Amino acid sequence: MTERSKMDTNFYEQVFEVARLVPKGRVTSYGAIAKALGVANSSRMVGHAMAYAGQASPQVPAHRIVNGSGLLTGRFHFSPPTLMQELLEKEGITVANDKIKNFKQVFWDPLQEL
DNA sequence: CAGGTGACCAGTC
DNA sequence: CGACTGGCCACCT
Repeated sequence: MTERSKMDTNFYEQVFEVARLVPKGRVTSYGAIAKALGVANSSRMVGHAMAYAGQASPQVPAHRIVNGSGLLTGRFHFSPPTLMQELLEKEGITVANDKIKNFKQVFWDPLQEL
């Protein structure tokens, strides 16, 4: 036994954990998280994991996760789809045209912290 | 079991 | 800068 149950959701948990580590007023990208987990070439899996963030517990600040260009690609997965931008602006992040302003300034790299 | 899809990324034209 | 291609791998039908 032992190493039988140690995958699947575990990967998502890892993503959620990193996402929760993102400080307020900061954002990170899927690729950065993927790279931090050692799966830089599987950035898509991070995105899928974020889709599950809504059912995760504690809740994951998925609004702090954007694509590598600072674009709010996953805004339509929120309710309402404008919630993502609202939350970001509420944390002090400026968003314009579904894109984060000063992205490099608010960008938080997990590799830098971990 | 196979095919299509996708909250992505990087490279090329 | 916009559009297209290839790669990556889990989830859904």
